Amino acid sequence: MKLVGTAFQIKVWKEINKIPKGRVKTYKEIAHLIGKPKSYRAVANACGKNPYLPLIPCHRVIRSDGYLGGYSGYGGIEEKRKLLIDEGFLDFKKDDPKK
DNA sequence: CACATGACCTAAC
DNA sequence: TGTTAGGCCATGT
Repeated sequence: MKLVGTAFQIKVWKEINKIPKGRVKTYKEIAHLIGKPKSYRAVANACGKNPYLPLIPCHRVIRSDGYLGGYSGYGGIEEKRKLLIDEGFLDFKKDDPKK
């Protein structure tokens, strides 16, 4: 496959693509993996600008607080939540990490 | 080139 | 414990 975009986005998307099923990673973790721990903001941006939505599991990327954050897909954040639940990561239908 | 935006994070209040 | 304010980075206009 051929990813088209900035070098930064390519790194981010590749890292996200490495995330196994049933596992999630935080934006900060991704930023740290690409060597720019301070670029978590840009990482989230790259995910939002990600044109390979069905190709890259960007729905497996959540916030460090435990909240899902958001989703640029069709169903929006709800679809993301649904996907995570389907993968067995979330057992509850709310975005409450304490629960 | 300067300003504005966003699926964020941390520290304070 | 919940909310607010400031900071940080890559992109787009």
